[in-house]
Amino acid sequence: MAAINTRTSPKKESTIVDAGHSFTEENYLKTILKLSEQSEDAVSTNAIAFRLGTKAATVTDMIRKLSQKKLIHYKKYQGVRLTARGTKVAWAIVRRHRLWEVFLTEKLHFKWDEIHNIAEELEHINSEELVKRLDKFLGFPKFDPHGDPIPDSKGRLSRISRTTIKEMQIKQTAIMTGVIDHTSPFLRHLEMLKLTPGKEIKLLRMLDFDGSCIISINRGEETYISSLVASNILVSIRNEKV
Amino acid sequence: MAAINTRTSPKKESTIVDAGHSFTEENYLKTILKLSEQSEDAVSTNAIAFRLGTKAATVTDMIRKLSQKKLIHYKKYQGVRLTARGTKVAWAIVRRHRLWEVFLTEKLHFKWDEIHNIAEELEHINSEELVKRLDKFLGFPKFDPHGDPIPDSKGRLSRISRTTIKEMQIKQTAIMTGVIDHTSPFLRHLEMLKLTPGKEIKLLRMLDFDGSCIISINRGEETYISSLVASNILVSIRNEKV
DNA sequence: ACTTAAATTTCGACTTGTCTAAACATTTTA
DNA sequence: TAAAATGTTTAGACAAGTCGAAATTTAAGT
Repeated sequence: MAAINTRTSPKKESTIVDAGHSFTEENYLKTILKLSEQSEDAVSTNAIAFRLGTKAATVTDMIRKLSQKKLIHYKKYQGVRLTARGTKVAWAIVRRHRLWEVFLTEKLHFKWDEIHNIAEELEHINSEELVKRLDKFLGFPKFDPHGDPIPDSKGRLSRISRTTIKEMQIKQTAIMTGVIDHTSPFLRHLEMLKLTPGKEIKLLRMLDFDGSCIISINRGEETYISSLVASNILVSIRNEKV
Repeated sequence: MAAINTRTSPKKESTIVDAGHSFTEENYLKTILKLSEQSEDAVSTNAIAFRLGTKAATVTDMIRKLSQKKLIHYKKYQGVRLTARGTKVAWAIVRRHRLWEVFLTEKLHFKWDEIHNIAEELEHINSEELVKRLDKFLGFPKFDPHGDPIPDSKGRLSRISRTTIKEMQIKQTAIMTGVIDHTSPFLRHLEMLKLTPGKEIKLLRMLDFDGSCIISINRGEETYISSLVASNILVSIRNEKV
């Protein structure tokens, strides 16, 4: 998978503070942010390489560059952490990504599992104004179609308590707020079950021998889901809006 | 103006026939198409270089590449012409550009003169499906906000007869359908005059000594425009919808 | 602690797109 | 039509991002 396309630049123009990172740099930042969220430790070269489908050698080079730009902290062999600035830039990218995902599903009616790749390209479009207007056009959504929170323009997140169906009590009701597994097969499976963020879920029974669950969606008829599925669906017991 | 950003590829996936040209290649094709429309002759290296803000040497290299890919006809020192395939690809890019321009003005309420640069980035997003759905979402528009026709998915154009205000008869009425000059200062000037595609224009008088015109817009009060302005506004005498 | 295993970095090297300077073609024009 | 001007191509070089192989560092195991 070699790099083939080249853009004509981070334009001269525009944003007050932190624009003008290359497509590739942005992808590294985003990846480091994701990886940082999954554990407290510094992010390893290999982990980044794996996520990006590149090689460790390549990552080392880019890491040095990002470090020079003060977007990450880096000591040889010690892995990396985002700086405050790096964090801000990374969240801005995530914000764009999730806003575009909302656009793709709500306005263009793409299915849940088709939007990620397109949003992956759209997120790099480089215009503060565009994002601001898109946000407004979409009605300032707080969560993306997968239930992940959309940071506001300052990078602040709406945090809601989220547990999985596995943690629910029998007869308890909750609102689905997202998924843990974001892969296409899983999303398609949920699509089929009509199990999407915002739906009301009541846990009717949990079977002892394999942990599978019987639930009712939006007060509808009984639906059977495996233990694995149940443990990958995030819900909020309280009444936060999705 | 050096190349800084690199995309991660024309993905493996998707479109039946002609996808997977680099950002840069697409820009060359689009430029060659534009230049081709302005005259019958083959397009010169220098003309391309000027439009793209690069140097002739650079253009020669890219031209060889495009020629190898059979997107253009090329004989040394003779300039280039698009092949049938190249033409198709180029129109597809123009289509995407103009659809995004409609989106930016109609949905995000960008002003006339702000949209070009953003559309310039959006046009390279690489998904047939996205364009198809965007087109539908926008109601299958036939013209962009500047009045330029949007080719359909087969590359067919809505052609309407277009002349300038200078060609109109006194007391004749016409619909504004577009502009010749697409530069920001001119567009802002028209914005100020409330002179945009779709408006009804009646030519009241044309002054002999400098060719300036007095018109009425949408049956409103008299507006004075210079000869230069008049000659850059396209109108359709017949009743085609814009 | 010492040796092996695993992860990381360095070292060329390649590709895309770019540039400058020099060589070469085509036009113009005198 | 030959000389000058203009336009185009070649050649060599460079930045960005990538890779494989070799060297280096850290971590693990006994």
